[in-house]
Amino acid sequence: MAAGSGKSNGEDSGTDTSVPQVEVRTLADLARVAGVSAGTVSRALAGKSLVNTETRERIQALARQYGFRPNQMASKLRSRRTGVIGVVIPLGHEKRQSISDPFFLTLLGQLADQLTESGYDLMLSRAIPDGTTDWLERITGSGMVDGVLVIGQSDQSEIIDRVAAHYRPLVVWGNHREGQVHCVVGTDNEHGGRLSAEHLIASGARRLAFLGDTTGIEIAMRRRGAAAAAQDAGLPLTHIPVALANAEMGPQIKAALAMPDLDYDGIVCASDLIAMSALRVLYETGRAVPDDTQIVGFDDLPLAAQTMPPLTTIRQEIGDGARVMVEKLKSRIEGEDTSSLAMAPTLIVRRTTLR
Amino acid sequence: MAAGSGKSNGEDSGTDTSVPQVEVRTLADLARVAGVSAGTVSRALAGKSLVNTETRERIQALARQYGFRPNQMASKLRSRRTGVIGVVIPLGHEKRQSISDPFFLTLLGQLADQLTESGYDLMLSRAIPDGTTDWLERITGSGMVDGVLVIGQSDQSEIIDRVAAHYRPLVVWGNHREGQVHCVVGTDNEHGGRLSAEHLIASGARRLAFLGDTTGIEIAMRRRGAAAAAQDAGLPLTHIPVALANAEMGPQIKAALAMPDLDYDGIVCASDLIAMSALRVLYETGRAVPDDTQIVGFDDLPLAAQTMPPLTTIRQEIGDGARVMVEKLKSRIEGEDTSSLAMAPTLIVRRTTLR
DNA sequence: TTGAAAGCGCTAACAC
DNA sequence: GTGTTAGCGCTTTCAA
Repeated sequence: MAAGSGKSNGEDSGTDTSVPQVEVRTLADLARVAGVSAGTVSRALAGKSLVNTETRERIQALARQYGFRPNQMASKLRSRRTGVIGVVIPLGHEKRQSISDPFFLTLLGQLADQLTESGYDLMLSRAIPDGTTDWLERITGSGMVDGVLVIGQSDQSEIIDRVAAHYRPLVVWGNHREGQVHCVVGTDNEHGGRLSAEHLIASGARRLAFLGDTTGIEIAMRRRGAAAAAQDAGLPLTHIPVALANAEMGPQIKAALAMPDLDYDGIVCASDLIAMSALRVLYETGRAVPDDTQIVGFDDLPLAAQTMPPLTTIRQEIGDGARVMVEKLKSRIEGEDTSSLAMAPTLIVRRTTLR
Repeated sequence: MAAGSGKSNGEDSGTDTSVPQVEVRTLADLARVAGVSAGTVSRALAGKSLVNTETRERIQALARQYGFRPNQMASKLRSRRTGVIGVVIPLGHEKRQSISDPFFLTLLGQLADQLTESGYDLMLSRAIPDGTTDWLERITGSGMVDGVLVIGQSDQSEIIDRVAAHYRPLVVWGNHREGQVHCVVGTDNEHGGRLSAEHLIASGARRLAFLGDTTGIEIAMRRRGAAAAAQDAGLPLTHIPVALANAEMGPQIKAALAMPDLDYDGIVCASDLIAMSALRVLYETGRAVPDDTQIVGFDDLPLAAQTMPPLTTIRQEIGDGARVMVEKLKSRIEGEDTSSLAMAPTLIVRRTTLR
């Protein structure tokens, strides 16, 4: 409430309820009004115990009355703790693109929840990697954040490693790799890709394709898993590198699949989004799913259950992921060390596969 | 790059390329190394013209070499300008819920792009309104941000108004209403609702329903527009208040629509998400869309074109919206006044309606 | 063109 | 318990 608003403050010790016109913008101002020192006000507002309960309450009431809020910049500067976590989404290989991948957006939402719950604010940065560590160090080195969360390694794994070597409070969503310095939380993408292809094969598919650009390591691993499964079965797997989440995706998928004599009967998709697009293209060209062509997605977005037919997909536990990332980050802020975590993906069988 | 890394810096004036082990964390540190004063370093790094070009370049090179970055908190405190915009999503009536509405998430992504482009950082807050202005004033009054963007008024219009009365740099996404103090950018929801119902009626629907909770004013206006159109045509419009974007949505829609003798032949949906869910329920119960029941969504998310059949919907120009919000906010930060804007929605006819 | 000095508003020792 | 003091690291007059 603004100074002068109707907040009558019943506890006030008998004085006029209207608030005088003094501007209270600083601790010192409030201290003057309260007849104490700035230090006491600071302690009272911070709820520190070393302050007389009565004065504390009086000061807090006064603060409310005048709509006073301590300046965070000053507070943070002095206490060398910002209470802010930086969240970065590297736009990596998909330049000029906006943050549009629904998986990342959902992860972002979950991270916002978790961070809020832990009392942190979230500073969001869109970063366009440029071959140097700069896009990340602009954030880690800014003095603005207590820690940094990176959403998606894309193809920046080495660069992130370089920063992680001297900046500890950093946790990344992505794919763990042997010898990687930075702490990664993510899905076991290779296993996910394998599950996907294995299920298609078990359902009778024999001519497999993988749909999705593999510049980012996460997707590359999904493909690798799928390829391994195909090889184990002595089957081919064609790679069709379509864009992951931008305007080109649709047309590219169309170009790849919209032929009446389509040769694939099993498609491993890099994401649910791609799968949905593929589903649509196949439908338009008169291919029946799953009878002519079977499809498996990746992510298990809420929408995956809503497609027609509902999508068989590989589930990533995104809520758990966010929780773990924030936990690990908090540990790292405390100076502890944390290990990476690859969470097991699960196959969710719906109706775009025969079984 | 960390101090001591391989950055050899060819321009260095003939000294050893290895960087000495002095810690350079502050302007003063760098000033000492450069043999100048802190003030000069500050000016040089800010690219101010009043500094000798040569010294400026020397200092900038040094800064790069030592991986020095000015502490933002200090800078912001001193310059009384944070370069940060707060973005708040009030979780309003859908308590205990996480940020999951894809429309808001997409808007958020667009805002991130626009703000980045304008040189601002974005501080994201999830807010749980509590009947007071507190959830908003915690942000506006924190001294952490130069301005605030609110995504979705929900049912908080009056409370936002109260804050806007004394906090100028505030722009809200939502529905404009007569006499509203705060600056709102959004779609003309009432008109959108009207378009939706009119199209259903023109396509032959006679027993209309509106699907969606109307606690938030945006949705309430959509319904009002639809109701007006129905009334003009002398037709009934039943309101079925289902959740907007959480786990309950699916079951609620199912409960509302999954009856073989369903009486509605035209459904105005509060969002594309609801429409997609409805589509699916109708399909499962054997109702043909659009032949038995016609559906119109709202938002025109990218996914709306991917459903089967593709969704007839009311398009909100979300990219334009974000652009306008940021523009207006910048104006308000400059002290100018800005008026609200209700953008005209457009009907996108696809295949969930008969024409 | 540069240096010196005075804060931005707050917190945390250290006294009393 | 509370006041006093000394900065956190930076920017910006004001002089030189």
